[in-house]
Amino acid sequence: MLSAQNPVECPAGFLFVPQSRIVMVWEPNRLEVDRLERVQALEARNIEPFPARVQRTHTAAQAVAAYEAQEALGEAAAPVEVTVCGRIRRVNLKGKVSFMHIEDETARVQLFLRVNELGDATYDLVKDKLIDSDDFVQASGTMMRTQAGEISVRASSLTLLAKSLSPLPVIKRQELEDGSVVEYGEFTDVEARYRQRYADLAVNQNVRAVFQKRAKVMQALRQFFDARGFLEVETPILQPVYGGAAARPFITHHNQLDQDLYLRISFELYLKRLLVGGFDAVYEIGRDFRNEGVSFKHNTEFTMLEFYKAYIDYQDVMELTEQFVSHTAQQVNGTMQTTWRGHAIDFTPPWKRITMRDAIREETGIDYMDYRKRDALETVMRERGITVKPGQPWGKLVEHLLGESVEPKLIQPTIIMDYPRDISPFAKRVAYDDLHVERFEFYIAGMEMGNAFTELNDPRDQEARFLEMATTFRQGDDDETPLDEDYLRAMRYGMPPNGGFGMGIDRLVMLLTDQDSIRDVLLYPHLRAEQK
RNA sequence: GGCUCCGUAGCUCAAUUGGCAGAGCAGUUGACUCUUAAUCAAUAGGUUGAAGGUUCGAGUCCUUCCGGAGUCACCA
Repeated sequence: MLSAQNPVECPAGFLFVPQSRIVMVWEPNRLEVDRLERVQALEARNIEPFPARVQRTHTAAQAVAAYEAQEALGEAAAPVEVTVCGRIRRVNLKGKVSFMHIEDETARVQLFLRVNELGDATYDLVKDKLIDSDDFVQASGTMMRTQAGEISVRASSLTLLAKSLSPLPVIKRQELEDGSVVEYGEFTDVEARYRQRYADLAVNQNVRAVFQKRAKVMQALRQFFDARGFLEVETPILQPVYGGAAARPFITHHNQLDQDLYLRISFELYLKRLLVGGFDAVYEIGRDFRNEGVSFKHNTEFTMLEFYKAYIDYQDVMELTEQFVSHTAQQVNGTMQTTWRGHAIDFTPPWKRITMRDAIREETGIDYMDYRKRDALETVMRERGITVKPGQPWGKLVEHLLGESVEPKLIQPTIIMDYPRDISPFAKRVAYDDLHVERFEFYIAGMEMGNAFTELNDPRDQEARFLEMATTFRQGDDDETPLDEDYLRAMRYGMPPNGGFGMGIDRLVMLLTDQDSIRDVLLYPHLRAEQK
């Protein structure tokens, strides 16, 4: 409610409150004007359009199930009395008898409205459309089947619960004999759907299903890690020093403390400090923020899963990864197979494992170990027609080579292991040379899904890596990794050997729900400000 | 950020070579006591994303801006 002083009503329907940020710009269209007039008509009949109290006894699904149970018992069973609530999704006025479909989260159920049973006063509300499509209502009555066979509530009372002032897009549904549903009318404009997700959800059942499935993914993940003794923790989103990934951060400011802070780009360094503190296994599911471009697989903020476990290495993490991903698929979809963008994908372990060197060699014929200086590698890459940004370190070139030539072909789950050291400041060196570390990433459907290491726990080497990063990347580079003095202090107390892992959950949800874009698995994807 | 495409009624879409902005659904009025994409009759609805320009005439051509999508760059 507006409480500011001296609001000004402008001619076009604008409301502007001087010295404030309150500007209401709603200009009702003619459909909305109709509904506003009906609110007044309701109030003229002393009917509250937004009452506070509700008496629901059954969800729509429970009401239908109760009637089916009654039918199964035969004639002897007592009639089923219900009070159901929901949004009106279809109205069919037929003179002195009418039908409505109301919908709650569980189901749709039909209301059978007859003037004899409802009474003139209530029936007139329906007939005059004072109770109309998109409104929330409560109906009480006995469950029945119509002559056409549809289970319905024979309403003896009907109460408005909340008036809808703006009509939703109309989508008509036809249930075919085989049980499938055909929809007529659409709400498909992607910008409108993202900006007004509430309307999208209200009319597009399949969109609701995506987010119900997303919640199941979260449940399955927590179930998996909880059952294996991992402690779920929460670490700071606002951080004085960011780190743990190669990404550009958002910067914000604490006024009272006069302190610049970064929104986290990963949880890594805070989680590993907890292993120093004595927790053997921790995980966190939360939001990361990266100040970078967006695409079908990148959103400005996204949901990350990271876990760290003491006394295991990256080989063990590979196994855990195969297990929790396949477990999640099984829990959510009841199968380890899925289809994404027409690709049949099978999460069943074990997955293909191959070193980065072998993967690149198999695909391109290039053995990058023949080119251990960055200039030499850059030259051979350019000869193959791969565009290379100048000034990249050797490891970046290797990674780029993988991304260009191998990554798009990794449709089935594949683990690529042993990454270049100079782009992996938190992973332990391999035993066999000084150019690689015990790190793997796994790929599905041509997308990078997750990243894991045998975590570096030698504070002397960690310090050297921070310094290496500082010389490899110029300050201000996107990949700059700031030295975290407190993290080194923690590590000096002693950190158990451990394996760690991180992945963007949104991409897994994309795969499991067959959605083409990350925006379709985020309720509120990041968009530019809407301008008026 | 570069390039390409898109923006028309509440929703989904038309509009010939630059020549009167249209349809379905929704809406409004009326009829109908078992409908279900209900049906029947009548009817209303537009600053074509915004601002400029070319032209006798612009939804259509040009410029700039806003927003979205795709793609590249960047990036997990």
